[in-house]
Amino acid sequence: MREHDLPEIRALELFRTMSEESFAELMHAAYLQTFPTQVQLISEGDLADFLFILLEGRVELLGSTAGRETTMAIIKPFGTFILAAVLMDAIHLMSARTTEKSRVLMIPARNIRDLLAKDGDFARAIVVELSSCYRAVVRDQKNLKLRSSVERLANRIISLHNAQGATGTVILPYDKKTLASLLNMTPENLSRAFGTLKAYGVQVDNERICLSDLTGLETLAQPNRLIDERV
Amino acid sequence: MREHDLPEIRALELFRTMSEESFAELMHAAYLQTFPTQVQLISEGDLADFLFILLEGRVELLGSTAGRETTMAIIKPFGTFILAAVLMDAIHLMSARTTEKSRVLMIPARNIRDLLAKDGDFARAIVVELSSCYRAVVRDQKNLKLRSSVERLANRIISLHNAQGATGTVILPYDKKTLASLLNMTPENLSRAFGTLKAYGVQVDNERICLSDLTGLETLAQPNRLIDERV
DNA sequence: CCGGGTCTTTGATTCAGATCAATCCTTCCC
DNA sequence: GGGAAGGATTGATCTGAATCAAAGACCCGG
Repeated sequence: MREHDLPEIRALELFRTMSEESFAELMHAAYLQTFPTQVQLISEGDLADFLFILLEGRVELLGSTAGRETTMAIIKPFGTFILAAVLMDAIHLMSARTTEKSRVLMIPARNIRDLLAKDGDFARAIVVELSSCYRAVVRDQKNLKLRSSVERLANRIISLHNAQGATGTVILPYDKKTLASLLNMTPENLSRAFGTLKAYGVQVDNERICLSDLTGLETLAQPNRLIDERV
Repeated sequence: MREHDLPEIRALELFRTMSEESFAELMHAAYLQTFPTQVQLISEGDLADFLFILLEGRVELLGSTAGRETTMAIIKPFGTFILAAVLMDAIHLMSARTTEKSRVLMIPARNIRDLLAKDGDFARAIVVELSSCYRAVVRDQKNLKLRSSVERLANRIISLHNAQGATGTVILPYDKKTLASLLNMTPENLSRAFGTLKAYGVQVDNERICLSDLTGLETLAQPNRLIDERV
């Protein structure tokens, strides 16, 4: 553990409310690791040995079956991942892989569960974290079941636009292949969906997107706070 | 509260570990209600006022946007629903509607949150409940993103078959319209999917399904414990 | 600077699933 | 019993998206 990161970790929702001692204990047990890009951190089906907290970089969560694979989510700093599996002492439902050089804090599952058992405040913090993870997946599911792929793309652009300060320009935070998989479409189809959105003032230049008709885009997308509102 | 139901409620994962007093307090605040079929219990967008526990009957959770609607889940006794919204003091992401005459225990959200704040064991019980809800949605999402509609149907039949004792016969626990929406397909397409499965020994007679070639069906479905294993 | 790899785009074609339409069937209510 | 209403099935057609194929664009290592 580098001392340097401690304040940021301590400030996380999950750790903010716990006692100094408990926090020190967890950090003492934790490993700080730096991984190159494209490293498989977790394989679905394995037991959850560590809780992961991403300090720097980017991590992709993947699901697969029968030889197919899909991107389930992208984790940014300072997100935690696979908390539920750790708590349940269960098997990972998703794999995780770095998509950039990443710095990751790994806390042994054992320590998390021990602390959960004895620290009520920690349990409450976990409740909050889990609730928002749950609600995020529910939103995602609604997005998937209720919208066409062009609508999903349009709404994703609007969300990113808002998250980036609504300046009229959006920078895609991941490559198009990954975006396609997140939105459950093929890269080819994503390309065509961008083509469709040209008519709604969406100009694409590599990872830079310019929006010149936000109203039109929103009319098409019909953003819904029960789906798109970032938490 | 009818005394009669208390033991069953007390036995629920969520309440098993809490103190007698806390439990008594919750039950004292709770309302027991019987609703006819097709009653809207919750509307998405509303604030979460109550935690719901289904004692008898069946409840459908629905998501909607832009005039479209989809079935997100079916709750059976003794399931809880919309726990996450209650805990976060947030807005419902899903609506709920009875699909049969149902008996429902309603606990004021206020009481749940108060108890969460003071009872560490309750917090831990909630952690377990939330974790499994979360993992259930993740499984669902993988199912949706990684499989075709025929595969989803085939796997659903296999799951139900296992859950019902693997006797070679499955009884559909909901009507086909609902099943279609759960599996994210139209009723017409569900009908055709059943047609496709005839070649794999699936005989449909109203809600009764007979399986005569389980091996063949499984070869098609490729069931995966990380998606289909019921918790 | 070259060559190979990956990512992206574009075009042609196919396919899964939706939609539209008609019929049949059950249920249920007068 | 009869008829209305909703559910399920079946057929014809349409469409959104996947697949197949090929060509550019970009990056990276030698």
